[in-house]
Amino acid sequence: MRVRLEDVAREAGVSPKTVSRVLNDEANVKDDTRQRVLAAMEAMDYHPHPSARSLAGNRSFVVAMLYDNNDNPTSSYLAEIQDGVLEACDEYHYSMMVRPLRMGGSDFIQRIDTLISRHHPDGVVLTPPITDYAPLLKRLGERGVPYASVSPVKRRGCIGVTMDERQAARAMVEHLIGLGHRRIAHVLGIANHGASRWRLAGYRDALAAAGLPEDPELVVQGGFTFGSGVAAARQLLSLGKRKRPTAVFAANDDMAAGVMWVAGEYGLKMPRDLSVCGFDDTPLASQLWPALTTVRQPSREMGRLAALQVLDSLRGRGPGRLVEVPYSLELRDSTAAAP
Amino acid sequence: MRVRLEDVAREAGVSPKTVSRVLNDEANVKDDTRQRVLAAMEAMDYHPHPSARSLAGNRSFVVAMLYDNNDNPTSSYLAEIQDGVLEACDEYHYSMMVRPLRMGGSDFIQRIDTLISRHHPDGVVLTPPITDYAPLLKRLGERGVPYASVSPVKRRGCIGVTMDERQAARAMVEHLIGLGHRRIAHVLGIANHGASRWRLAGYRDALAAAGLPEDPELVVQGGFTFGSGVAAARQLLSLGKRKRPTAVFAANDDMAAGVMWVAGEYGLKMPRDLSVCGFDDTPLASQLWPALTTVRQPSREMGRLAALQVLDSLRGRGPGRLVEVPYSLELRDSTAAAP
DNA sequence: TTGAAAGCGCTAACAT
DNA sequence: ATGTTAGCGCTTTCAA
Repeated sequence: MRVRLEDVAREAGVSPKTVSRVLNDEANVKDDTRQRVLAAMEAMDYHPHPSARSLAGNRSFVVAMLYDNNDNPTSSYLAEIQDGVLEACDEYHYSMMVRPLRMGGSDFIQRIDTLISRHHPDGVVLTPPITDYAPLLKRLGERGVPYASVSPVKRRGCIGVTMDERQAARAMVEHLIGLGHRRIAHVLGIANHGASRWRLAGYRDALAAAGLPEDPELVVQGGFTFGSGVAAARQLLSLGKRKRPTAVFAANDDMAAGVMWVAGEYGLKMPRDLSVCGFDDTPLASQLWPALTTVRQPSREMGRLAALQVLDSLRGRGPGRLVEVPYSLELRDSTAAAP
Repeated sequence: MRVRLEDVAREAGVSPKTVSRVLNDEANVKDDTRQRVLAAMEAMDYHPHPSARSLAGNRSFVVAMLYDNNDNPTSSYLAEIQDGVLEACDEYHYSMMVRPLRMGGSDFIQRIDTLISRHHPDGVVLTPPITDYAPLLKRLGERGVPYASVSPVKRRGCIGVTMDERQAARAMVEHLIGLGHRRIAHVLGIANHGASRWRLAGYRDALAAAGLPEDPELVVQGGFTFGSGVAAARQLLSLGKRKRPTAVFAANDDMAAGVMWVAGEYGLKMPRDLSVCGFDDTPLASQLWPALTTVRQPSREMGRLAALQVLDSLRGRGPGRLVEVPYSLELRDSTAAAP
């Protein structure tokens, strides 16, 4: 038979309401009483019934993680964020719900409405690139659902987590410059993703700070996939020995792998003939040979922190903030002194 | 204000219980009445309160998807399965919960118990490689939670989805044999995963059927990662021109990519000098250059079908079955006639 | 085929 | 600091 709150109350010699208070970390419970109740819960292996709590308390104890499955980032990136969100939810005894959304789909708003009507999430976590999709934010606002974003582009009045990607990209490129590289190429990500813009901006910052000119031929379009890295690299390496870059900074690891692939085809040894670096530090980066120099983005932690922001705001622990996590440069074997 | 079942009942001119019957697809409702009720629901944009249903009906409307995050498969594989499970849950108006589990962890059982006590999933979907983890199956049985498996190893009395991986692997290798290859290598996956065993068995079947001897030097250990494919390929290609394979069948796409990588280092052009093929048809396969010949595994559909098996069994639509989905060979550009 | 009453396990509002 | 009462929105049981 199921142990109910009432049973715990009887065991601890208090009223049900007091047990409820303890359960919800409310004030106005003598510490002594609280301990007795907690002990009784423990002893009886009590687990509150989530539906009963939800029904009576008018909240769902659900956090929904929304992501784009149209042109989404690497699945390992989303998987890590998801893990982090889940971890935070577990800490707070919330459950997590995941929802793929097709940005720009005609049924977009309706799908959000269905999600809200059907599951009543207490809060939402938004992941790139839908962190700035206006119709979404608008609808969430209208329906009064608080949300936190992972790496939002517009940061004003926004809660969630960011990393200084621009600064990280700059540091990465400065590393290359420090190794003596002068012709440094950049492979762009998908056009209007925040990540693409920041990484390009950081690339430019570094060049400018070093007084190096930006050569438009060295900045080529990519699309965050391995295949797009391959295409970009062909473009770069076919420039001819003089104009060819000695280093390539790709906007993510998958594209960097594509670049390395093509370098091999051209008979270039890395890092001797060509330095390559990426961004994100996905599992692939450390598997490649030579191991890829990249920027580590703590995706899992970012997911966790974003979720904690909504959860804290739900529990009235302040309005929630926009926290910044540090990047780190993973200097591995794919970058070396310029030839 | 929220529209409740009672409101719908009033609107349709019936009792709440009748609306409840319609909601739950129960018998004993005149078709005419049913239509009236459905119309009222539609008109009022009624959404039943999941917690109220769950509390009163003593079921959670939750399906939990369990996966291993210790030595798990490629994240894109799990992500696809997850999408499929979610799709099935949506169809049945269930919600999906995801739970990473660390196979062999000391707190394994406790984590399952916590999941069950806290969320009361009505059903569970198991993904490789935890589909056959005995302590898990035992505990689920004890707690009376029905489950379905994706690609379980032991199939007796099991419900879920399978694909004939052995036959698929055999067909893949027969394709190579048909191209004139005689020295065909195989890169193994993680030792005791079902996938590794089936794919090896299929490889052997094909060799045996063609009367080709199995050369132990051509079967090398891998671990499903790109990096392990790289290591395996070095071992194979350093065998010397005579003993070296002319084709490599890797147990998954990531390892195949690693093999292709090393082939480039050895100055081998694919598919002219070396044919390479993989298994799974992950996004990477079609991005590689040359595009990878591989076995397509309909992971998303498999997730969906597995979830449907549990869901159907929950709704009393029979006991649930073990369904088999077809594989298909994706013949692309990485395989060609033997040199 | 339909309905009335009771109650699932918890919390809100209001006592004390 | 703690208790009492009345529901939350649905399904169950039983009756009609």
